[in-house]
Order: sequence, then C-alpha cells, then structure tokens
Amino acid sequence: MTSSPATPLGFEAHDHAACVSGALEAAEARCAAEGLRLTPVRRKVLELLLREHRALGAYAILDLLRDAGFGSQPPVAYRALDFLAEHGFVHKIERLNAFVACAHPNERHSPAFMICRLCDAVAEAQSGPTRGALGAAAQAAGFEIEKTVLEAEGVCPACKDKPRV
Amino acid sequence: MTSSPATPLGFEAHDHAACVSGALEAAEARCAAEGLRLTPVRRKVLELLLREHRALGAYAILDLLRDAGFGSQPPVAYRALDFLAEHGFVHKIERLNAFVACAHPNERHSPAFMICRLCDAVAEAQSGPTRGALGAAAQAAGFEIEKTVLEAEGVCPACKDKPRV
DNA sequence: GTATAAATGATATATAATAACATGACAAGA
DNA sequence: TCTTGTCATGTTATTATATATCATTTATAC
Repeated sequence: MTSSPATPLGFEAHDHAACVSGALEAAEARCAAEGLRLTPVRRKVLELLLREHRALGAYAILDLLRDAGFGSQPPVAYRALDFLAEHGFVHKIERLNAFVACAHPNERHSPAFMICRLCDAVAEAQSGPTRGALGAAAQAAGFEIEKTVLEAEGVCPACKDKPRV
Repeated sequence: MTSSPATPLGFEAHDHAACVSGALEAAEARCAAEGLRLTPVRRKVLELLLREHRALGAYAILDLLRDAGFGSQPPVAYRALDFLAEHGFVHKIERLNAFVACAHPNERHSPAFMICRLCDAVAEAQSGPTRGALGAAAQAAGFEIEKTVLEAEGVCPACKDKPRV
C-alpha cells in the first residue's frame, strides 16, 4: 500500500512534484502567519498525503511514517491528522475512513468528494454554499447545520476507460 | 445503550408503535413482492432499528440480538445490515459508523441526514435528484456518480432548547 | 428427491480509533 | 535562573468497527 498513486487528485495529469512542494510551502507560510506549529511529524504526514495524492488510512500513513523514521504508534498518526484536519490541510473521507490532502487550502470551503470505487482515487470539488434540499429541510426542522459531509461514490474517468483489469 | 430513544427519527413526536409495525408490514410486503427473504434475523434487526429510532452501531445491534436470543457474532449483524442496506430498508450513517432504519422505504431515493452532535439523533431528508455543484463537477470531470452520501452535522431543535445538561 | 443457491454458524483476524499516563521542548513571567 | 504552564510527543493498552474463511444448514428449483 505504499506504492505510487494510480490517478492524481483531480482526475487529470499534472506536475506532481511542483504540486507537492508548492502545497508544502503554502502550508508552512500559513502556519507561520497564523502561529500554528507545523512540526516534523505533521509536516511529514502532509507531505505523504500530498505525495500519494489519494486517500490513505491512518495505518497506511503510520507505515509510511515508520519507514521515514518516525514513531509508529496509532496516536502519532491520529494526532498529526487531527491537527491537519482541524486547520483544513487535510480532509477525512468518511466513506473510506481515510484521509486526503486538501486540494484548496487557504480558501475557506465545505468540500465535496468524488470517490472511485475501483481505484480509490479521490477528487475534491467545491460544494458551494447552497445545500439545496437539505438546507431547506434543516431550516424547516429547526436543525442548525455546522458541517456537511458530501461524498459521491462512482467510477472515475480512468477506470471507465479500462473496464476490466 | 439499549435504552429508549432520546428523540425520534424526525425531530417531531409521533405514534411510534404504529410507525414500527407499519414499517415492518410494509417491509414484509415489499420483500414478498420482490422475492426477497426477510429472514428472522433480518426482520429483527429492522425491528430493532425501527424501535430505537436512532442510529445504532453494529455492536449495539449485536447486543440487542443476543438479548433477543439470536447469534451474537459480528457477521450475524453485518450480514443482516448488508441485506437491509442493499435493499434500502436501512441506511448507514458514515459519520457515525452506525445504521438507521429508512424513513421513506419504497420510494427510490438518495437520502440526506441531519445528525445532532449532542444527542446523536438522526433525521432523514430527501436529498433530491439534483446534486447541484457536485453534479456539475462530476460531469465536467467525467466521473460517473453511482451513490452519494450527504450528511449534515449540527444541533437538533431539542438540544438547542436545552443548551447545557 | 436431489441439486443448487442462499443463508447461517463459528472462529479468527484485520482495521480503525481512543484512553491514559509519562516524558520532553519551549516560552513567559517571578 | 528557576519555575511554571502549555503544547507536543512517546508509549502501552484497550476499545470499537469490520471482514475473511470455511463448515453447515435451509430454502428453492428442477
């Protein structure tokens, strides 16, 4: 499970090395600006998620951390992930019990995901401020929405092209 | 965890006994019509979820099954839940790793949920066929959506009224 | 009645997440 | 400089969630 990504974060190709280092620099800049501590483990976890460019479970991350010389007990990964998620550098994919690097950090957003059920590639879309029918139902019921999880499962373009492996 | 529900499925009160037996009869009718086998365990799990009227984890269900004289090994519950979920009698709440009885069986729908983070009450809304921004993003990316998970976390009307317990 | 498929029983294990407590790093104020 | 508080990390253990596998039984189809 430590192999390279099957398909990138969006479903299109791109300059991945630049994308990773750019995102890391941006994260460092934002942490510096906001007084957050992007410690070595946290930075490493973010780097791993950026590098892999797909959803990784906490224990897969833990394996990668061990390989990189960090601690390998569950709390090590979960604490780093908690920090990164709390500040919007990564998102948790509930459907997979896994984590991905955020595709649009900085911008305050409520993310939506497309998850390929064949290759587990994950693409992040903006979910937009309007929650449509759900927003209306919540208002009618007197329910106060604080956060929404929107995850679509299906087949990504790459897997649609090669129907059987 | 086998106590009675704090708050009903919607957030309003209703005739719960009738609601449970009605839903069970409807499920039996549909299974008969479609040649599905609503076996004793499956029926019991559905009944438990209808009766509790809130999200229950698989292991909570398992405890209730044991109390009711059924097997109590994990696969017993998971198989029943798989069957019920596959045919739309229950839904999985990904955010909670838990299951609820469907509030609108029969109607083909893509459900949306409101989850109270204080009391774990879950209300089901219709999410509507239009997935708005996500649908557009999927189309643009060439991603084929098969199923969507839409879960809103927040505070239900009952908990909003009694701010601290 | 027998063959087939579907469901269940049972054991084991994998995967995900958290509790609890000790230790270390570092900065602010006495 | 000492000490105190906060934040982060190390470590062990445990709890919670989910699946694999194989044997057995039950239902249905022929």
